[in-house]
Amino acid sequence: MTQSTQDRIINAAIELVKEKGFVGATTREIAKRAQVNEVTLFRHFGNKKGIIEAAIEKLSFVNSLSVSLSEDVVWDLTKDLSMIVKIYQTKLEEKRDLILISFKEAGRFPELDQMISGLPMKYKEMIMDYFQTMIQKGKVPPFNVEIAATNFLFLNFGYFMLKSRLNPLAEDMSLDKFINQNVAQFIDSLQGEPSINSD
Amino acid sequence: MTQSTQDRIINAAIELVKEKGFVGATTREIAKRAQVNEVTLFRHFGNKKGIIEAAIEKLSFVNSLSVSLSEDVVWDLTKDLSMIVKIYQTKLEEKRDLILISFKEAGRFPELDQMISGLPMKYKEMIMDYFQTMIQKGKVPPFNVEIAATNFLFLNFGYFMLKSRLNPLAEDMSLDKFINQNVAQFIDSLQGEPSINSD
DNA sequence: TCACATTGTAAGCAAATACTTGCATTTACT
DNA sequence: AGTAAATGCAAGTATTTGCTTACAATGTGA
Repeated sequence: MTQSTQDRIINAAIELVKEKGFVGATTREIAKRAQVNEVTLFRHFGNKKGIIEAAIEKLSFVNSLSVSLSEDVVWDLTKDLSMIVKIYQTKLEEKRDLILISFKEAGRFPELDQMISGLPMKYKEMIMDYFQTMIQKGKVPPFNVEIAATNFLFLNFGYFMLKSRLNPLAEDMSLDKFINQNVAQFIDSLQGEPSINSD
Repeated sequence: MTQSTQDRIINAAIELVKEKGFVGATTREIAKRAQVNEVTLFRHFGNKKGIIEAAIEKLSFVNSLSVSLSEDVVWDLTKDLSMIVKIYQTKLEEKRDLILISFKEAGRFPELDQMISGLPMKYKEMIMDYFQTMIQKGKVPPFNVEIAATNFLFLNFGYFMLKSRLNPLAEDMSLDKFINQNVAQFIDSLQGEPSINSD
């Protein structure tokens, strides 16, 4: 199925802004990449900024990043955290372009900044809630849930960032490997069990 | 002591490129912020790109990021890792502007890209060496050093990135707190001991 | 077929930008 | 004092950029 004119423009704009920054991405080049005449951009979105703002609105409403905790949780540390990481990282991946743009253009799109900067906090709070409940259920020995949730957040965010920006390292940074190795080690540390095998 | 003309120009350029990107930072504004006539930029650095390239060369030679492992290591897990994190994060902080620029302007300054992208790998390898030796010395039970080093890297990098870019969260993200809480929890997980206290 | 919406074409404009040139002024050093 | 280097000043140029206007071509649904 063919993309609408608006969608082609939005996608081309996102690509170019990601590559060259907002100022570096010219309307002529956006139009060329979208295979559209330059005036069409302005007819649809008013001005250059309007294109990116439309992209932000579109991508932020399509899928919010709140992981549905109540459903799908089976109160098994490994199963649950693996699932949560998978969902979270997948959704981050979908939003990767916008996240990278928000890093590049910090301050230019306040709405985007707000949206992006809220993500880690929400994630941390959700994880804290989950840990708290697991402790109450007696599934894990008690621990400081805030510190653990912060570490879990750093782990996830560090993985995402290094994977997104430092491709040389990314050769063997698949999501599955991350979950089965790195997340697994973190999980072990919460259970007070001996660490992962040495081979 | 007063800065030299070159230094004022370089610092102003770094500030502005960090704020507005390379294309968005105009030579007029750089000159104004450096309290220097615009022509002086070109007389010293040839063209706009030359300013940033000079900044890269200057800041990358002043202090390389290789942590001196052989010295200062006392083969105590907590003391050593705390020291390493402190040194590493402090040096990252010194280079923060360049790191953020390399994120903003990925591809524009290959030399910078190369320098930045090499940091995590070096860090990981150094940590792996340290873990390996600690195991050989019998100071810690054996574990998979690669996974542990990767997690340690993610922890450090995630902390740095979230602290650098998401200020709202940064209120209570001091380096000391990070070391005493988050790094401490990681250390505990390697020693096979019960996790941190719940209060 | 007719009306209307969408897109293309051509031309251009006002502003900004990187960079240059020629010359005056200041600063530093002997 | 005098010389040379560093910096300022004024003016300008060629190009690019965001955006506009006027009009023709194409498609689409009644």
